[in-house]
Amino acid sequence: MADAHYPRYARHFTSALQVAKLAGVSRSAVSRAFTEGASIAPETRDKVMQAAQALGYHVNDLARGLLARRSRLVGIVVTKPEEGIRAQLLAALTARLIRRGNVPIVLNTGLTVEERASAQRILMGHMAEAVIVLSGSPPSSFVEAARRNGQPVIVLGRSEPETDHLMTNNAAAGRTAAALFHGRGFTRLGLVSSWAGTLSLTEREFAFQDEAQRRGLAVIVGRGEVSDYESGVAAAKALLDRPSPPQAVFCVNDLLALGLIDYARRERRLAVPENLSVIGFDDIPQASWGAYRLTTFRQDPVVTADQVIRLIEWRQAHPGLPSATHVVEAPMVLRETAVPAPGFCADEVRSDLRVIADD
Amino acid sequence: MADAHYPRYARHFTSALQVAKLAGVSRSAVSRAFTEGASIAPETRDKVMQAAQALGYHVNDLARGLLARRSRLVGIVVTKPEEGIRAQLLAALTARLIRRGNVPIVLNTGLTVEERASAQRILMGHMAEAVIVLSGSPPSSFVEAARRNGQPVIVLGRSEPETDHLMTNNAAAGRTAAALFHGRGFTRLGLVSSWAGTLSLTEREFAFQDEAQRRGLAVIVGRGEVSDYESGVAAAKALLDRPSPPQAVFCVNDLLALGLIDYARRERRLAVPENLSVIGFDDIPQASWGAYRLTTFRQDPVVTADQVIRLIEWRQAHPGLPSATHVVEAPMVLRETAVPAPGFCADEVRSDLRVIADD
DNA sequence: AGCAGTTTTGCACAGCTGTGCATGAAGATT
DNA sequence: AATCTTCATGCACAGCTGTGCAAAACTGCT
Repeated sequence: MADAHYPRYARHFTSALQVAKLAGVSRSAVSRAFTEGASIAPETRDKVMQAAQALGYHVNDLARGLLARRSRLVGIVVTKPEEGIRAQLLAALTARLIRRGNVPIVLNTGLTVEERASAQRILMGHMAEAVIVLSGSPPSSFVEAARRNGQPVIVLGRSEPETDHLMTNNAAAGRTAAALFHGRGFTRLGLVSSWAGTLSLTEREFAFQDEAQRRGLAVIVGRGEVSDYESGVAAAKALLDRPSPPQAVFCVNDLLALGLIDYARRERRLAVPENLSVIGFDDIPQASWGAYRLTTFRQDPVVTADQVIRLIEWRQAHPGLPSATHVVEAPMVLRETAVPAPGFCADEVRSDLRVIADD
Repeated sequence: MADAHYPRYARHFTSALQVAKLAGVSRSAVSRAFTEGASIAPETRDKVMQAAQALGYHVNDLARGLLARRSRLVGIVVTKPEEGIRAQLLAALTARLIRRGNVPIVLNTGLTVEERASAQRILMGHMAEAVIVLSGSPPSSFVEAARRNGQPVIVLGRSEPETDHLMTNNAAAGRTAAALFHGRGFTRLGLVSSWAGTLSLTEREFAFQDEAQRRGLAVIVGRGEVSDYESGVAAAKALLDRPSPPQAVFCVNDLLALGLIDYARRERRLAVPENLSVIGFDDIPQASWGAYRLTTFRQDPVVTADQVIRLIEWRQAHPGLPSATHVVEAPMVLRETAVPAPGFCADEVRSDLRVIADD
């Protein structure tokens, strides 16, 4: 060997057979040495462990999973995982899955059918034990195939047929926002949403509009292309550059709200909340930053992740039952961009809505 | 371990044998039907595909990988993946890996030795083809074991012995920041960093201090516990609540800078940049938001991800070569929180530093 | 029909592990 | 000392795939 100075990268993973040969035992003994509670003499186990240590051996979980029919892999399908609440959700889910002994596969795909289909093939091919869809809709062929192979499919914030869902109580939030504005005496309300009509966003939008109408309030709608910060800026432009702009705006998520606030302050010289009240949704970290102090509704990523795990376990235990929907409450977080009038009581909207005073 | 409580599969994945039986062919024919360019009659392939469709069959990539000794899995070890530039990096890496035909495993671990060791076991056990360490240091045992098994280990922003690194040109950025402040005539500079002395942060810190000293400028240092927004607020408190606060502050990353700005504006009623100039590092999305318009140094996640892939491919092709380091430039992004004096020329600091005028 | 050449197919093995079963050895009991 | 227990060990099989090799089937031609 000429390359004595720098250790070479090996070409193959070391297998149990090599360990067995070095330790002078059978391959079964190696397997048993690495199996909790297997019948093996302590000194044999020591010999095996020593040989394994010397060769850098690790049990091949792929082969183990192949045998046990438990790959321990869990797929997470997500688009733009760096953005807004999805970053929080992804972090919470991966942390939770690892603690549970699972191995999270993150499939960062676009929204096209081809990319979705490709994600499907990967998850099927790797025998993923469950699939969590954070954004976008899984193709129906995917759902069908997953069901046939016993893979639970958990969809967040959507309502696909034949899958288990996790939804947030969007309607309660939308109604509470409208009620808060009404209690303040605002008559010209604004609503910022996106053209991409995700169910979650639509629910918030619809509930807000409905409650406003019920209370006899006008609502002006501004839409961004998607639901990120730049869309918030664009929607703000459409909303605030008109003759009689709204006094208070509900944005269907925080990123839109932050874009709106920045446009209002920077381009329109509007003070928030003195000249414009704003409410968002999600409670992403930036919402609590000093520049914003945004009143919003908290979607707790840890709670959501826990619920997802519960849904997966429930589905694995009961493969035959019809699809279920869990609903997570989103309590209001009161900060400075919108403060209720003294007499405001959230109970008039929905009794179980908690209100959190931040800080 | 906790394996005992883990629910088992309710159903079996359909295997090639079942498809073969239904199609009335041998199992090999099924395998060939799914292998590009294999010798099989078109009508046989059709029969197989039809049966596969009917049963919802997908090739088991675990078994395939076991045979080919190529799992296609790539591990990404990261702490707090939802925060700052890491969210961007993670998104870029997963997208890039998937496009390349790899399957990214995201190991969201804490920084304790046990969690790191657990991540190591998972990646070893799943025969990951490469390991990308985004944050924290891999235990040396991990690096050694990975090499022995032929897994390239790519570390970002650290310098671990015997591993391949990807570094940003931190020194150039630190020096440019000091030069920009000097050109403005500031004499009392500030530096915000964290107690956790990551190499990247330390390099920026050291270069800034060094260049400031070379130019005869005083530097006051404020530190947060870690390097997030709250730490920026805490460091700002320590820095600005003193008798003669600094006129211009370089923060070793954007989150710290944004925390500092919000504290300065909100608690100290300081205008930025009129009363306080600020420069950050990373160019996270929030840095360009209207509330901040932060001057910073761009760490392009896509470029970084591409370089990581190149390093992996290079290492796989040349297992014997000594460890390598790639350096990515971080061009300055000029926004409003710090603008250079008219005569300022970045070339005096480092010739290849590009300056980007944002918007 | 008979033969050569080509294509297709099935067998068997490799890749790596966990585990039931039978065997052998060691220890315990009478 | 002989028998019974207990325990550790190795064999062989299962789990699912890709592929070399030889046999079979098919095509074309005389």
